[in-house]
Amino acid sequence: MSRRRRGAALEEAILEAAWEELSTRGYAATSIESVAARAATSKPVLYRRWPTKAELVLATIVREASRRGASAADTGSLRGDLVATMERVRTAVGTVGRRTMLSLLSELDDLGSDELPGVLRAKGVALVAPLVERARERGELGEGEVSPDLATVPLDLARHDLLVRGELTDERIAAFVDQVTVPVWRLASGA
Amino acid sequence: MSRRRRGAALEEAILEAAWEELSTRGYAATSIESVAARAATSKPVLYRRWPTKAELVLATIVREASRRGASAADTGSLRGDLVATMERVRTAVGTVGRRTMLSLLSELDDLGSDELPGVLRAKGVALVAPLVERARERGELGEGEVSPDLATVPLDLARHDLLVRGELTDERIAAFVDQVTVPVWRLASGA
DNA sequence: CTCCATAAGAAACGGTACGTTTCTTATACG
DNA sequence: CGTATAAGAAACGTACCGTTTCTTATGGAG
Repeated sequence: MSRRRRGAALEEAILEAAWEELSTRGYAATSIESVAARAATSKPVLYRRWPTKAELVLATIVREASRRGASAADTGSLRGDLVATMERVRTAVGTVGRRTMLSLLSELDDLGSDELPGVLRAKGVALVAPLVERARERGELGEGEVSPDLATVPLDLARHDLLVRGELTDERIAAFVDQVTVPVWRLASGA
Repeated sequence: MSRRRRGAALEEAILEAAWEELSTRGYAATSIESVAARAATSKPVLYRRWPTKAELVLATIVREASRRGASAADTGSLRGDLVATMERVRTAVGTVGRRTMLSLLSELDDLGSDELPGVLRAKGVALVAPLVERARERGELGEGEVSPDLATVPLDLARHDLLVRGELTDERIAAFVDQVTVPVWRLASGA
């Protein structure tokens, strides 16, 4: 009678259930027990895979992120690309939820894992690198290197607003693009 | 026999106990019950004052912050002032604890309070304003205004590193000061 | 097709902290 | 001295934790 799932299929179902819980009821209300219930399985099945709620949720959002597209479109100008990228970060954090991001950062830190910072950095560099390249080809930047520290400045500022302030306004995006990132990158690249 | 404290004296004792708990055992291990025990009082006494752990902890660190000095010393140069200020932020976050900051941000957000972002912004502006003023007097900046959005950029970058990355290295501070903040402020102020 | 190692799933455990209620009793103030 | 006010003690049910035990479905090996 009772179809009993195993392995990858079961794991998929659990992560799907976890995403449902997360996006409809939020991080705080998401518990190992509620996910197990929604996935129609039992707690030990989850504990055999993820030791804590934080790691389950991390796996869930990494999966969710990887099933969405990664790169930002070419808008034709460095300014446009930067604005679009920051808006994209805003949407991404909005989808995952500020509360979820903050909780994950703190709980994973407790567990001694710096996986999330690593993922964010990698995603950030991947997001911004093609954009710098395109700008260089257009002649909007010089030929010099833009160091990683400087390349991720716009994303760092976006994340700061979204996590600490709780919002990233269009005005702040404009200021960060026009008055910070573009001049800083031009200067650094020798334009 | 049993000296029974009331009002302000009792409240002081509770906040002191909460700070002890926080700084010695961390945010996660700090509970309403553990604070009550350390303060040698009972739970209802705490609940009558603060509805949640997050609000108790917020009150605790606001009190702690206000008993410490606020402004940064004049180092004689804009660069020096900026480096000193970012190091100060690093120390402050280190004292309170990354985990505590992150948890507070997320839990207070859940409660619909944006008091903490407000406090951080106010503290930030107060920290950075005299520094801009001194630089202008030295002639390191132009006469134009540096908007609040731009003024807090170095603090925002510092906070991002401390909260998201988990550390703020001297190298990052140097990059943020020399390659971001100083050029951006000079440009904005018309220097 | 059968057997069997593997893992799913159900149930129950003790534990911790939550937030609340009830009641007694100390204390400050009039 | 009397009384309103708030402290403090104890106990409550609830939620979820993380774990253990045991049964049973399943898929792969032979």
